[in-house]
Amino acid sequence: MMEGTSKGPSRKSGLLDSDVESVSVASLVTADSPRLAGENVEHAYAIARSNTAFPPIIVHRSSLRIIDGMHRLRAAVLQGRDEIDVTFFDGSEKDAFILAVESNVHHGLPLTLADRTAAAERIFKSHPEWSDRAVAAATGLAAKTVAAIRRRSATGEAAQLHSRIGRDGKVRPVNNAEGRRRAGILLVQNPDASLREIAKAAGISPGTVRDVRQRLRRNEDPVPLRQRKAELKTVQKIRAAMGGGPGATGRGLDQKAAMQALMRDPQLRMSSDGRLLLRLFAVHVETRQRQRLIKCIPSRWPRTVTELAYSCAREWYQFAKQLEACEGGETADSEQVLEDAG
DNA sequence: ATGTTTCGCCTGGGTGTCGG
DNA sequence: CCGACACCCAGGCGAAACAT
Repeated sequence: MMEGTSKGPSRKSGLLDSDVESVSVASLVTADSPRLAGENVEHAYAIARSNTAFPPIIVHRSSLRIIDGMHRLRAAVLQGRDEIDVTFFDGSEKDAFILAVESNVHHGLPLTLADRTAAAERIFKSHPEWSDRAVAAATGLAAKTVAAIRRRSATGEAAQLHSRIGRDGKVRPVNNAEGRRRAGILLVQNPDASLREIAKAAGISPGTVRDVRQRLRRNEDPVPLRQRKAELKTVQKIRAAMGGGPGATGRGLDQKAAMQALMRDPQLRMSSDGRLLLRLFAVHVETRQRQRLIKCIPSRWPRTVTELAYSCAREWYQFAKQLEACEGGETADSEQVLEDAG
């Protein structure tokens, strides 16, 4: 995903050649500007009229495309000059565009909000791994505005990335719940393993493993409440986007989503009774199988199967009532998550 | 080698201000 | 009125430094 691009959200290191060269104005390509409305002619005239020497423009070496300095180029033409001072940029087309945005944000005629928003959307496609703050720093938008644009335009690759690269070049997960659950299972299976061993196997940092271990010791969920809320919100957004398809049951519980959440809990997965509970629920969740099951029942058994089904239903009802009566901390906690996310 | 602490950064939520 | 923005805060992260 990152071929031909810089490793982190900064293009400052070693990409800009500091040597200034004089280049023929006619050889330069004027395309792919971050300005949606093109350059401002009045601004170019203003530069041309001011008799001060302007700094070199930045040009993408391989394509001779102007990255920064369209107005200065226009001013040079207005002044009747054939050549202009240029600093070449050696990098990918994608990075060249970002440099163009950064340059226009930080000096000269500022980009409009529409320009910057369009630039952010383009960066999401070319550099989906960048953090909101990194994109914000490049486009001159606020990080929260960038996050909002990302949510609006989240499609394909950008929506699937689970981690982002910050301005410090470090990779951080957007939601590390899966890594925490993996670590939780590994900690139960290998109680003597070091934090670093668990961290390596689970794909998270030792610091996070340490936090998971402390949570398990306190009998807490390895995933913090906030992350669980975020997961539930995501599930609900998907359900909303699907318009309430199979599995979405209106006001009722989304059985599949609830089942997936239960199956991710190491406490349930690591105990035999927990696994039994998951298996019992699992056979009920796939409602599309119901018609197939009805069809497979031999004609001599319908009455017996019906009675058996009612009997099981009564058992489950009693089970639910009994569970409801036990107002334990964990149960209340989970319900609070569901309520808050709703 | 391992566990712990520290640091700088991240996201997301809340609140108030400002300008189109 | 709404969107963008600037703050502030909480909770979380990876990486490095430090202590044992």
